[in-house]
Amino acid sequence: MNDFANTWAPPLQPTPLAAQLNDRQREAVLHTEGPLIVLAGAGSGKTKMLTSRIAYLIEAMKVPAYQVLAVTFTNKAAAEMRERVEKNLLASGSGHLGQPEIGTFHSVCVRLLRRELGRTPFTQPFTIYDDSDQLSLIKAAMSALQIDDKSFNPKAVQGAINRAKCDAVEPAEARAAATDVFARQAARVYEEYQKSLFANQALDFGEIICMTYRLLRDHADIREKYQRRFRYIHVDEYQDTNRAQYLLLSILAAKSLGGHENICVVGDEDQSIYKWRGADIRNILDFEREYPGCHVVKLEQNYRSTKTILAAAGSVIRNNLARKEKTLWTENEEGRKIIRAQLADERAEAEMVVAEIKQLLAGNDRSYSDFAIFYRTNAQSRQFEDVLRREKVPYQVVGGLRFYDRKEIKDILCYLKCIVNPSDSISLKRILNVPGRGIGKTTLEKLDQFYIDSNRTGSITFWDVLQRAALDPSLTSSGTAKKISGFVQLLKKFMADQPKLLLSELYHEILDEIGYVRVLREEGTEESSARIENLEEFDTILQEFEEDHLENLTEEQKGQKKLELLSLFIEQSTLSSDIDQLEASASSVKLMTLHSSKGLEFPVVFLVGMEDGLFPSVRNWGEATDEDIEEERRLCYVGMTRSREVLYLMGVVVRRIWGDVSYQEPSRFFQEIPEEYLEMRDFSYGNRVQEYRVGSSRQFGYSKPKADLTGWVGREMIHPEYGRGTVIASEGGGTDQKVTICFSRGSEKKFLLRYVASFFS
DNA sequence: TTTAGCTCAATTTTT
DNA sequence: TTGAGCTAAA
Repeated sequence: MNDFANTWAPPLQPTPLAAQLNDRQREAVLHTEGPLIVLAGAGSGKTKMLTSRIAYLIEAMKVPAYQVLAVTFTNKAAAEMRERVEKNLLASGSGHLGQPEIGTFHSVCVRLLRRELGRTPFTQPFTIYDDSDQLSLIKAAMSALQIDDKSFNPKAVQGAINRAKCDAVEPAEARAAATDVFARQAARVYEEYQKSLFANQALDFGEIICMTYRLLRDHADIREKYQRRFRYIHVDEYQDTNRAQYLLLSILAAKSLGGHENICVVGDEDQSIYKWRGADIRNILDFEREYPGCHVVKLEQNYRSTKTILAAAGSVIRNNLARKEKTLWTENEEGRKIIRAQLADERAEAEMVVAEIKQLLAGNDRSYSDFAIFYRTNAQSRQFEDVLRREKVPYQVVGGLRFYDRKEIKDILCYLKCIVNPSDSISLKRILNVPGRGIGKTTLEKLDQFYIDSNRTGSITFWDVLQRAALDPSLTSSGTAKKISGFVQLLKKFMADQPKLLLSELYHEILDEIGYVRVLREEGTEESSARIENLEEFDTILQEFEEDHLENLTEEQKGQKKLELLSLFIEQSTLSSDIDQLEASASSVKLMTLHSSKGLEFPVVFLVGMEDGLFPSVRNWGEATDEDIEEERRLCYVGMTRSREVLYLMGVVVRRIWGDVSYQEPSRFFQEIPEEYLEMRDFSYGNRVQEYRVGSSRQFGYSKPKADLTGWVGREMIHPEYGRGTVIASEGGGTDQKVTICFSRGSEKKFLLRYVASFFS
């Protein structure tokens, strides 16, 4: 069955490690020289393959560990890989040189940039701006350019800039390529934004990659250094790489640029779900063209799901045209059918999910952590949270507001950021009047105007402006100058004390001096006490961080490390996400978006809200392209293949969207699943929920919701007063949608759909 | 300068 | 429906 095995002999004896792999995985592990692409289907053991490969390189091939690079997209994936590689190496007991570099694209690049700081535009440790910091700076740039933010939406400009960065397009190129007014203005802002970004000694997420790329591209010595350093490159989730990341990898690996071409990329185009964020699916589809003669390995054996789940997911994804044909198979058992349910409304949907969870908990030896609920949008989580809370089922929501994005945490983080990097105008402006010290909008505007005006002549920071305003009452007023002076003195005190203090000590000094907790206590609301709790948790995080990093150092070393440590902490807080904190072991039901679910697996999965318009979700139905639908379909595939044993696909008839009642059509993806894999179920939990029995998955035709109202025509209902009837016409839309029903008793009546929706069978 | 009330917009979000 | 951000009044 393995036609490749006949022609190929491993260069070295397989290690015991390699012996635990299947033929294909082993093939990928042993192919260490030259370009390699591994098409790894869902659940095919690609992490196992990757970690074995890294261990094999270090152990059997005697490659110095530090020459191995592995990049992932999440900290969680990186941490898992690091852990498993370490375990492999530990098991073998061999001493090895240094550590393999395993991290996210961003963390690897940030480390490189910090190492080469002298070759960057930065003169001090840089700050990383998240999306909201970035938006603030874009607004500032627009105001400096006197571009009206009503005619040009700053968020749209931000989108344009970030798209350019994903494609490694620089401001000059963007300007040259601009064909319309918006693109031209966006390019202007982009240029101005870049200037102020560097003046702030700051980077945004996209720039981390782009700057690293430019650094390697423009400096032969640095390029050669890292080509030598990273001799074996591994890229996880390759289908999610964007153009800039692709170029970065090429520069390290491509022969034409002096590289070694020892690059192993692992991906699955069927799981590419970040096209909307710049991921370029061509990177994986074209890899073979970019690296002629590259070796291709397909991992098609799935170790995760039942035959039924795999077959159903496969029949969905087969409808995509932009993919390499591959067929997943498994030795796992047939398993039970996929349970499909159509509920009355989102409340009923949540009730049913929780009831099923309780039932399965009672019947089998399952625990809360076996269950996951996936939805398309975060807004859908509320109903589930309500019912789970009421039923006392422990749960954990992934996503939503990050811990570090909470107002109180961000405020304090901004103080820390300003201490490390006072050039950071965004953070300075944020904390200038937090907590309130009487420096309001008018003052800020004056300072800002002065900042913009004086910056035309030289490189003056906002911090310089503040210091000047503290001494010069003519800039504002004598009262205001005093207040600004107080703030400047305060920050200077923190800067002076920083080297003497532990992180947590510095944190307490800040809190005490600015009286943050006191202000919150005075509020005395539930919300403010939650904020105080978060601040306490932040304290714990700081202490733990410090313990982890200062463990083996002498007192003297500790002193030197403090500034470095503070920047490292700030960096980590910006580069970490919610999912990193997800504990698989925690005994709770997990709730998350389909996007967050990638890379995870659960014995029981509820995929909810499967309704056309919501999932697949398309912003403008008229403009829904096949590509958009294909990405949604991949999302569906990702969601289904997370499930090991039991999969529920659910949707509702009536959903309140933005306060409006909307009548939903079942997701078109249902039609793509053969009926033999599906089991229709009657659900009636509690008396408020009507039964929504669905006769057949094919009963609902494919239709365009809202715009096309024919979806209801032909449906049957039983009206409590008029009896059995069929829809013969429908008109209107949204809340006002009406249906004309012809009753078997002979009458014909018109109803508002929302009043009779529950009578349909 | 602060704040109460209004308008407007609104997917997904590894970093 | 919810929230963020802005204008008008205290």
